[in-house]
Amino acid sequence: MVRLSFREQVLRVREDAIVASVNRLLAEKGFDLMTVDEVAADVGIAKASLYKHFPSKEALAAAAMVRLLEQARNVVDSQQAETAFGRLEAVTRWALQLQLAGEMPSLPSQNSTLRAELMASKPYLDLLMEVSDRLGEWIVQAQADGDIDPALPPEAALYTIFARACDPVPAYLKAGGRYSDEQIVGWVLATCMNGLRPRRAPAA
Amino acid sequence: MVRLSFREQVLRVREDAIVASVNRLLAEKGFDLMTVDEVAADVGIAKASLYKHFPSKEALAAAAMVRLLEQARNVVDSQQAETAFGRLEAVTRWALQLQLAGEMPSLPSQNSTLRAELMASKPYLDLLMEVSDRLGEWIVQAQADGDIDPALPPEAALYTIFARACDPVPAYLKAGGRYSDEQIVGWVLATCMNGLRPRRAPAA
DNA sequence: GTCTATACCACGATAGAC
DNA sequence: GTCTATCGTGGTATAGAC
Repeated sequence: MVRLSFREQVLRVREDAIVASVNRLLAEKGFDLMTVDEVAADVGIAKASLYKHFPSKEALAAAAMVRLLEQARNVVDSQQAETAFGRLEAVTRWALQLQLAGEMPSLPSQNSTLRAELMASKPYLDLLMEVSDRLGEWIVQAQADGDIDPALPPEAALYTIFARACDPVPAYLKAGGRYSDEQIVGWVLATCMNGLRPRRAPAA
Repeated sequence: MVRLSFREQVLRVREDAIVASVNRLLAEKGFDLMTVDEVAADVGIAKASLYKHFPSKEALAAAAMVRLLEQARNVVDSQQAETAFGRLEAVTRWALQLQLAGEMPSLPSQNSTLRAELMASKPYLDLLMEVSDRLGEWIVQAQADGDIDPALPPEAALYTIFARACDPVPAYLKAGGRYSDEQIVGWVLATCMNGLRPRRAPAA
């Protein structure tokens, strides 16, 4: 029993290492340009061994997305800001920071075989639903609080926040090299919440 | 002389047809998933013939981007709104409508060979510069007018507007099927300009 | 489960006849 | 310049020994 558990733990650790590599490579090159050979080389095992753990390249990407959503759920669950708007802002900030750190895996939204695999993955869908539901509740609350435009359909606000995860603006600003990560996060967060327009003091 | 000109016109028309096909396929599948065989089939010529007109797949994509930037320059040049902010809004609206119409070519920002080819294309760079300069002037003017947050670096505002061209939010809202294109454009434009927050009346 | 070696195939690009 | 037919590369996935 102990040996079996130990073996399982070793397997688990190795698979974690694989998914971490996939996550990094997905952030760096994207799904299409990431090759399975690269992943195997990065982990330090043979490609055939990789296929013993994950049956396809798509499954690798799906595992990375599940890992990301688990992190997102943890971040969501640990929010303690008083207002719903404040919690939404904090989660968006986390996503932007993750992206600037080069740890946000990015998948092409056009690849249909990849989408099919994701939509067939129950863990992925469950987590996505869980995170979406939680954020959706906050959005409705923030609308009731007068912090989010009530004319906006909640799903539009939800997509707008999700989209910050693959926003190209932070990378472009970072490529310019003139600004710190904190400045970039601040500006992108501000344009997400306040738009391009100048911020006015809230009505009393 | 007349026959030569006629031949050239035929060539020109054919190349326009090729670029139009490329544009549509780039919008539909993206660069990586678009195959040269598809392009040839869509145009109705053999792949070898395609390569007589354009030396590589990257050159095809570059031609599509030049076509897009020419359209963008024309749209920019024809703006007549009184305020700079109004002109920026109109151009952004055009980009969103083009995207919803399935005519916005999308290139992966990670593919380095493609980026290299684009950065080596003088027509592309010249047009990009021209459009960027014009929008940049408007942004600075809008900041002076108090319509855009003066704390925002102009390039951050420029990227934010450019990024609407590849914003995934319109496509997601459209996929839901519950909203008209006009509604979607309105909401995305509103979140771009005003953010998620409710719009307040401008100070007098 | 790990490895080496390889099957298999999609795709970009070309050869060569007309 | 157009075609048919083909090459070469690089990629996913697998066979089979250990």
